[in-house]
Amino acid sequence: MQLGASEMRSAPAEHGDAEPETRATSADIGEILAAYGCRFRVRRGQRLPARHDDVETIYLVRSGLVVLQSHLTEQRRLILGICYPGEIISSRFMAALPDFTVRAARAGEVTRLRQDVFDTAAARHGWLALEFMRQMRVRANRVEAHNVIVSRLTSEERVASFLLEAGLMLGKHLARGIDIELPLPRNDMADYLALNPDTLSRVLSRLRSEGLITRLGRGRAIVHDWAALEQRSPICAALQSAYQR
Amino acid sequence: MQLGASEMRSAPAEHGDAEPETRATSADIGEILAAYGCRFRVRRGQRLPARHDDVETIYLVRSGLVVLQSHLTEQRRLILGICYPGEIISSRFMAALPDFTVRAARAGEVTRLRQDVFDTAAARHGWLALEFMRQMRVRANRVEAHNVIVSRLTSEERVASFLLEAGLMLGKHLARGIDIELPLPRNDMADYLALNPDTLSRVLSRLRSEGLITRLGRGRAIVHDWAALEQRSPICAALQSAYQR
DNA sequence: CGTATGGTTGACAATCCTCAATCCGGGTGG
DNA sequence: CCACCCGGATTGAGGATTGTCAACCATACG
Repeated sequence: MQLGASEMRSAPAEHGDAEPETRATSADIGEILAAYGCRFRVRRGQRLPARHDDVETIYLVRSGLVVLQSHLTEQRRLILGICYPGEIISSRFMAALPDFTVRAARAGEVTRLRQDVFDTAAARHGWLALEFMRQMRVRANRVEAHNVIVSRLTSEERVASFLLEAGLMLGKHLARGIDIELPLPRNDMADYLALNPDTLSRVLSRLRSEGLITRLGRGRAIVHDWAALEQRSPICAALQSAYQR
Repeated sequence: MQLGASEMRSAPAEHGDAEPETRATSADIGEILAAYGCRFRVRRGQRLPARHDDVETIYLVRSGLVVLQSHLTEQRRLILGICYPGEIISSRFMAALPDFTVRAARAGEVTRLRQDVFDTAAARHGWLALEFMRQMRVRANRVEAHNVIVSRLTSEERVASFLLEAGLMLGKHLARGIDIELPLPRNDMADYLALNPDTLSRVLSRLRSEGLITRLGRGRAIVHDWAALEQRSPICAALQSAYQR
């Protein structure tokens, strides 16, 4: 599905509205932004251009899961971040990396709007600007934590950190432990952690043989000993503050 | 020099001032912020607490050079970023990493102010908020580029990228090439690039033996072939857009 | 001129990556 | 319901890159 520029609506006409400046939760930010952009479904694997028609662009993830990726060379791909529902992606805050794209890791819905249209809206609704700032701050924290993960942690520490991240965002408490629907398939997970897929597999096997986790099929894991997992990540505290629902 | 909380002034009294909302350059942002915080000199190596008295804090680098660092363990230190004169550091945009501190890499001057005081000022002066946002955007771009450097580039590509960064920010054109006053000593450079100091030394020696660079004493390098250096960094474009004077 | 700090270089070790063979899980069709 | 098949996942052996340690050297500073 290729969406043309015409679908990038501009801001609604400014009929003398004095909308109350109430503090909105991220629950309704979607409703507001939907009025300024266009909302559409994405298939798993679908790519969304970071800058649509060469215009600074914002995506809001409504549902599903979206990743930011870049191809350095034919061999080297990397995943820079994972965006969960309710989160905003702004091309302005992205570096000019080679072949940078936004890709849906799971089917879902997104809202796309032009950054300049958003800016206009944010100038009128102060809380929108604040919410945008808050989200960029959270993302900055995550990118920084991720920086530490991929630069200085051992393979096992990286995997532990990833499981903590995923558990904090997606985990469900069960009697047996914390059930995590893994956000990424193996290859993506490896590119996210700057590890070889084989190495990742080995580490997961080791954690499994130590009884820390159990894997259920391809895309699920159960963490039996959350505290032990926390022990294995030197930046556990940073993850807890940067990843919370 | 330990500065007490009393030196963190609050905002100036609000005498009915209607300061013109002119677009200010980063040259005068220092003058404005100085009115809200306190300005002081820092020695080389001096540490500034990221959160002063447990209050969200902003630093403005007036001169010198400042780095953001974290000690993961006794053995593993890492440098997350380098801040050049005119730049703002906000603890809000920093992850809760173990032993995170702001450290002066070169003697200079900084202005410190409370984030809440800044926020009040920014609410009154729109351009201040915009300038803050712009700086956080630039930093986000740099952190993302740095992410790629330390996660996926080879040691030689990392060093080339670092020389590009430093050259773009600090380089002086000479007849023989581009003269760079290296912002960091060897150990810091290594921790910034997530390399072992010995490995870094080896790479620099190789670049020197290939005639790409010459080293002048400890802290200076001359890049003879800038184009060749660009060729060695897969993210040259991202660096050029994220690092410009 | 001597000391201290920081930089260089070599030999060796550890980690992680590469490649290839094998295995498993979840669809599909009989 | 079961056999089959395909893509993804696992695991082993070997190799490349980087880290570790130690000795030596250079530079800066008193």
